[in-house]
Amino acid sequence: MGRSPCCEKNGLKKGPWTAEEDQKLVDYIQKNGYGNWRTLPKNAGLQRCGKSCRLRWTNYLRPDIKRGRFTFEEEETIIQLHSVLGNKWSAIAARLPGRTDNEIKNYWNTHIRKRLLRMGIDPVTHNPRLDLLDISSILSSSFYSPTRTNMLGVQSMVNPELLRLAASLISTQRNQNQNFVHQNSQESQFGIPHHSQLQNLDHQTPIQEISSCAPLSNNPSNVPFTSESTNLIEPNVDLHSSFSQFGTLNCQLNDWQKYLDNFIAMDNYGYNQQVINPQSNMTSSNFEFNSHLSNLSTPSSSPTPLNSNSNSTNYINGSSTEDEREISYCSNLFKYEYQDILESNVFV
DNA sequence: AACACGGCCAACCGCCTGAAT
DNA sequence: CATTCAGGCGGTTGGCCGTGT
Repeated sequence: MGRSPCCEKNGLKKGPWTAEEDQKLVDYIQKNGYGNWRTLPKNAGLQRCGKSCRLRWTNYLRPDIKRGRFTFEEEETIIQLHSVLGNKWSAIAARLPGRTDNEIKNYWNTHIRKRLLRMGIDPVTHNPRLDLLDISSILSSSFYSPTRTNMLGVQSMVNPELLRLAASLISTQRNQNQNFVHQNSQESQFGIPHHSQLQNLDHQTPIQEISSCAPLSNNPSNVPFTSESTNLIEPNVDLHSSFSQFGTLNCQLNDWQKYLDNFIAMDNYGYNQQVINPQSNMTSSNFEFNSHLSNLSTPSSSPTPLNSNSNSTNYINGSSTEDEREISYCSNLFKYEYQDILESNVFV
């Protein structure tokens, strides 16, 4: 015989909780704690099942729950963790004090997911969306490895023979670098090498190792990492006239960023997306992206730009408005690509 | 003012796992 | 060892509310 049932399914109240019920639950837990959810409703005088009480307490009544809007830092943390953990909402919530898994899940589905989609990022893979990339960039990109990408989408567009060839190239490239990667990879708390470890790689990476990646990742084989590539997580991005019709996004590319194949630039609405190959758009260590909003039909539901008449320079660091956040995510694409590359053990 | 529509989010549903019996 | 269920989890739903027409 197993346990006896926790409660009768019939005759128990469902639906929204009343203030009176909340008070009963809070009073009881404050006096007796919340050890046994099975017997709690009866002891507390509630016509609810234990499961309903537990959810009400953990998602709403718990005193340590943080209320109000998610901060920019929390949002960034959620995106970072989701890129590693996926829809493990409880695991994500465990790293965000005061936030519940339910709250994070709701926030992801109603805010972050939509924002990433508008920015051209697949919210599942955290890679640039395939439907926004031309096929040559897909095949040349170092982080579109067949083991971690949904190849169904690719297969629908590509000659299978070409696909096999690309997969073979990537596989060969991975094998060539496998030993070196194992020697150098230390994992962060998220299972991803921390950016600080790249500083070590800067000094340890022989030029020959980098040049061996050249056919796959289009790296300039004669340019090694240098000790200057320490500022890699926060690329130096100035956004000039970001809210005018013709915005210019200037990115100062650090040495390590030159090795990336593609960079998706977008306007502050997230609607004007353009894949850029830094190699072909760079002059010296800069490249410039001109966003011509007037050429696009902006959806009627697009948000009204803040400071629409401003011609001043807007800095992304510490920004707090919705529009500025999207620009910040744009710059963080560098970071995501960097992580993907290290995860797939292709590029070092 | 009335209605339609969509976004948000609290709560529920159904499944899984591990523990109790 | 088999059965049963509590607790936990992710997915989904439905009602409320704000906004647009």
